[in-house]
Amino acid sequence: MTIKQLEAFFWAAKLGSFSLAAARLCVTQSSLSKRIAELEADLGKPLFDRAGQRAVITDAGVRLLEHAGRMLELESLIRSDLDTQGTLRGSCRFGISELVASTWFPAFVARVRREHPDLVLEPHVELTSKLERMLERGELDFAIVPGPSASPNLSHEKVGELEYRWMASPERLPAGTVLTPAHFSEHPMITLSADARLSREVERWRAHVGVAIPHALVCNSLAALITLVMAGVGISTFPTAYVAPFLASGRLVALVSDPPPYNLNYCFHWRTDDPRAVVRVLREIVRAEANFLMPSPLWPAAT
Amino acid sequence: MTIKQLEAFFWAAKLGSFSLAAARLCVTQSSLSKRIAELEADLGKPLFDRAGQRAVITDAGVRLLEHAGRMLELESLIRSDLDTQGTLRGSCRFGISELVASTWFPAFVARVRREHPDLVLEPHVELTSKLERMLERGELDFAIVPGPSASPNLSHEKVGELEYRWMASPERLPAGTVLTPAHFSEHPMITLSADARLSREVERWRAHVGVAIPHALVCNSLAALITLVMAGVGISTFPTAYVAPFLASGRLVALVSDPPPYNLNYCFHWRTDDPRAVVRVLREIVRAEANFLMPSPLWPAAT
DNA sequence: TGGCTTTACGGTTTTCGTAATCATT
DNA sequence: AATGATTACGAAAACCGTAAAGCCA
Repeated sequence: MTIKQLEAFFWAAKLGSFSLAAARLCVTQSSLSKRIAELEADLGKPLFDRAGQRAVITDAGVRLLEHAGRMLELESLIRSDLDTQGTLRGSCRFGISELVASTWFPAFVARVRREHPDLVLEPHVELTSKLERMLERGELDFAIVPGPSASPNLSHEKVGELEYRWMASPERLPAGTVLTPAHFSEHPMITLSADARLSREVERWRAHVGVAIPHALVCNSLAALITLVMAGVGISTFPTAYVAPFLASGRLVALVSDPPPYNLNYCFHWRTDDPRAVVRVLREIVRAEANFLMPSPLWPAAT
Repeated sequence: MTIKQLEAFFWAAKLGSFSLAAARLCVTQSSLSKRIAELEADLGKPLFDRAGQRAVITDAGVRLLEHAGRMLELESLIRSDLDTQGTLRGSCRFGISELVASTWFPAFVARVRREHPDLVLEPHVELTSKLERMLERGELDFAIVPGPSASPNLSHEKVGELEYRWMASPERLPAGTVLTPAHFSEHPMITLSADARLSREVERWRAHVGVAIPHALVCNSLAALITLVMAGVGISTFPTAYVAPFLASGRLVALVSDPPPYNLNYCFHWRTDDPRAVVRVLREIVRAEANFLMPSPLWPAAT
């Protein structure tokens, strides 16, 4: 019995698939299959029932699962306890939204590199729904996206809240305009792709207010969205703090609506069944470091 | 990090010596040394300080030790939980006294073989003090000898008590003779080797009574001792239950002394720091199976 | 010198990935 | 067909034991 075997078994069981487990552990299916076969040979009991296409866990497997989890947790604990003063090693895959990527993310990376120089970060910038799917499939260790998520396998912890307001270019509407249903017919709305959390919130707001909003343009890049709005193509909702430089320079103006659009709660999402210390430690860093109330450091303050 | 590495480290730390740990794990010193070196390389911290002749554990090693113990315990738990319905595997080295070996030991072996067919038993029949030393050095997993032991590293649990009486052959002394100091000058005493627990008890009794007892003959075999006493060579102390057939057939007679010699408490001794399930499980079997109140099954009842 | 540990080296075993095969949907 | 898991096999790496060398009492 080796730790690698138990790890292979654990993730195969948790993810319900040998191939997903293999991907998560960065080995081939073949290798993972053999690790589990060897564990079964060692214990003398089958851990999976290979009757169907998907391997389904046996009773013995269920009994082992809990122990295996504690074993991995313990290994993780050993490393975080000893390993160069609690320094993390290995690699960590995680997902962030574009907004997160362009706000506090550099500070997060800097801090992680300082405190855990041997940890390789592998960020994925995608829309919320895709990141949730990847997390479900075990392809990510955690994700920071607007939440909460509905999945029963995922836990979440709020790390920040952003206030959204309708905005437009000053050529299109004067600052402080009180929006009426008529405005929405007149001014095309620009949103993120339909599977972004942001778009879902816009839709909820629309339904609540009862106006019909024609989707003039859909884009999967928040930066592109802001550019389009500043170019006068249409209206959209942005976090006020995020676009503060543009509001200050007058390239964007905030509009007034009743009710105001919505606030998004950014959450740290992780697999509830993930026993590794890296998830816990990075969650604490995110919690301490979370600061969404800043514009992108890429933007010149005076622009 | 592998379980084997942690196991090597654990026993090296507990036994305070690489060579003893290597012997216990049935590998060469070289191999054990490398396992620990690899673990140190993996964790990035030295676990032992090799300045002196003996490797002495570092602070990091002390921190790891507890975790490693829990890891081995967990591995053991997994095996006992899954492995063919709680069946033990591997091998188990233990020590017993000659008396134990010739009384309930066959029943113990039968039961272990029935309940744990894959467990290889390696009994060592030696005198108490040698078995205690072997247990100290980690060369045994447990020992069943008269106790308790004084070592702080060993735990013990009483599993049986035997009543000893002075005995002789009927040719030498009539049954029921009340022993006086004069008898001890007259009749040579035959005892086990000086490092047997039994001999120590005899010595304590002698000091208490205040008689001088010349050691006529020392032997390291209880069976030989009985033979010698029956042959009329001298007197000795035996458990009454053990030699019941000889008392019944009149080949031995019990003598009376004030105070009576002593009772020996047979105990199951094990290393307090041994986290393996095999020790716990076998202890329970011994507790259930312990029956010293029987003569050796090797002796014809009518002899 | 003698006990204890590490290093060097070879031979065996294990492990891994590619690719092919088998089975199920 | 497409997906998911196992088997075959060659290459690379790990592991173990023997033997030699260091190192402190």
